[in-house]
Amino acid sequence: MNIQEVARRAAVSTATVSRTINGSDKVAPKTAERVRQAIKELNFYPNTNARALGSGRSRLYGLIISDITNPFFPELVRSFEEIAVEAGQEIIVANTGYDPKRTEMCVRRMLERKVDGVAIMTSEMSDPMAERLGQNRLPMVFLDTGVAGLATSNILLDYSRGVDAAVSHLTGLGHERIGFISGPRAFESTRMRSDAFLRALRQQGIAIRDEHLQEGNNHIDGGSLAMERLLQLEERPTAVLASNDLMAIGAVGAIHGRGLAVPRDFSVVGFDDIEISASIYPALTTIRLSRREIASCAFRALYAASHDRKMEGREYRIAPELIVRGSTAPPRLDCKRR
Amino acid sequence: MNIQEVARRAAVSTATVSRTINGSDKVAPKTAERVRQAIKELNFYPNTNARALGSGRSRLYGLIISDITNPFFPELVRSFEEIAVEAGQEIIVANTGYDPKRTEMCVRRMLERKVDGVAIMTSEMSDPMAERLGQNRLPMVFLDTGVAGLATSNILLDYSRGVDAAVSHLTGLGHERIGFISGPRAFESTRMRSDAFLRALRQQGIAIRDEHLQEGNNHIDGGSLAMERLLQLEERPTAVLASNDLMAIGAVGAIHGRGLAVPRDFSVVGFDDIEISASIYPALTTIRLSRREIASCAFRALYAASHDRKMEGREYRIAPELIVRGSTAPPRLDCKRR
DNA sequence: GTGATTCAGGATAACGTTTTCTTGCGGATG
DNA sequence: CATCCGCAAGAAAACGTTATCCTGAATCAC
Repeated sequence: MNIQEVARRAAVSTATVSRTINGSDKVAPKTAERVRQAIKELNFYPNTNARALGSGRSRLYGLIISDITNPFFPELVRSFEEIAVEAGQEIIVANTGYDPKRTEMCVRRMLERKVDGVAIMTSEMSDPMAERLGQNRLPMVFLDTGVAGLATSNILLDYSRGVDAAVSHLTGLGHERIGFISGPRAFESTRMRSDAFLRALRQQGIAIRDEHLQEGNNHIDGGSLAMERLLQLEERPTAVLASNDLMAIGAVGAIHGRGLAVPRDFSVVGFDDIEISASIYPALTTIRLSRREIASCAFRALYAASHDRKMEGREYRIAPELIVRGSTAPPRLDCKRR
Repeated sequence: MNIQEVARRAAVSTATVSRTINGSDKVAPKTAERVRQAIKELNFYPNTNARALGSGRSRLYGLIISDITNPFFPELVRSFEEIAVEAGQEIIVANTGYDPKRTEMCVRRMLERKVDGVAIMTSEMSDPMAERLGQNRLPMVFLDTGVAGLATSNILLDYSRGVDAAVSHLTGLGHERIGFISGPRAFESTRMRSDAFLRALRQQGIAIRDEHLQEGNNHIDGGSLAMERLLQLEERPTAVLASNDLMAIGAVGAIHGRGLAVPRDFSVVGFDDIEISASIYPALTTIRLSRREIASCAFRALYAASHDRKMEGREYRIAPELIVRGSTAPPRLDCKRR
């Protein structure tokens, strides 16, 4: 079943069938109708590979993430797919598994598939790799890394906005000792979030104590461990900001495991607003990083660049937003006094 | 950059280059080496679309799931991708969003992309749709639904095995009143899990009380609500089995919200063993449904069928396994007595 | 009425591979 | 020495579209 059979049945040339399928205005309404009829009768659907080969456009966007198992990503993937399908494109996602070697393979696969653009939502992309990509004049969009340039755009997360709001919220409640659980120091994203936190404290005139800064591993267990360390301190913080929700959940678990309660004894604030955060008990106060918004920016960037390849990329800025829920409250008085 | 340039540089024909790339044994070692050299020098990578068009094989498997946001799926997707990439294939995943109309579109997209096979891990697939797929002689594998046939296989989950183990575990601890939180009655998977539970109770000689069977929505909040209802009962169960982990987590939240504790006052058992279950507090005892195993079966089924299209599909059986963690313990004595 | 101008639609050459025939050629066989 | 065989490698025909030219008819201006 191919375009020729359709052409024969509709008594037109294959060119006309192709034009009809692609919605060209160079075909008379009644002819188009005849073609559509034939397509329906034969239950024809075009071969994407041939289309891509003929036109040079694959109608495919690549999405590179580190690990779909990280709860930050599923919503991003879903949003991106939804938007793409809406626009008649498809997506192909690849997990790098935080491994540069696999990242290289992912990129290669994208190139081989002749994607129309690729969204790189992970920081394992080394500069030489990014450059190699750039040489292919492939529309790209990075999250929080790289620089905009020819056909490559950039989504910047304004961490400070979110962290400032969170810290204000806590000081507003009366907290004066605020702890921070960071991700692994090696990660770029860790540095950005930590910096934003330190800046916020300084701005609010709160003293920074080194022992209140604990390193986690971006997972629940690391959050628990980091919280345990904070709990053993002589001068414990009364509130804790974790640099992602998973660690915040771990911190809550550690607190409860000690027979203490959130938010009675400690306030906890997360980061990301993964889906589960809204429904656990207590519901997590957190800094939302809208995955839908990220996906939308990424798509717009790729779409624009893939339709005009000599276009300069631009920068998109996304402001996180504080979502206040049940895990924050004023500190206990006896703590406050101490 | 195409195969011709490589051919010219290596002073061979395009056919030989193609053969070399595909590892044919019809090319002399030293010629192959020369070709590989040329490929490396030119930094050549083949065009997948042309390959697919020429050979009729896309090296692409489709994976249809309901919603990547459902924590059951990410691990399945990752495993499937890993296995596929290992074998030189790629995957393209589509979310149906539990919507039959979108499911139809997903199927169509798979057909257009000329996938070598499709794994349908969702139950929104209506029979006529499945039939339309079957007519294309496309290798398929279903999870828990449909029947094996020409080129279509089937993965069956042996719910009873897992549920029996869980119920035995609970009765072994001394529980005599066991509640059950099911998914929405409309779902096929709900029926299967519920039936397995009722069978297990009957087998263990435990009375079944209708009010101990509560319907949830497969999400955390539904689990909480269902648990609330169980807590208001005059004769509360002392243990609860939820038909997925999310609802079990919700149940734990509801129990804690009432000032009670798990497993001191209630034992809770989940189903699926999603990643988070191991690290929350208390860690969830649950019936593991290995996504890795499912992915592996699905891949094997597709791989076999796509390499020999006139092969009859087979049935794969997967036995869930009880993972005992911290959310189960003997019932409180005062409860037991009552 | 003549030439210019649209415009629908046909012919056909790409697109970059794979694959099926062929074709030499060197060596084994009788 | 003639013949056959095996085997590496080349020529060229698919594969199913899209896109670039063309063509011929109809419309229009003058």
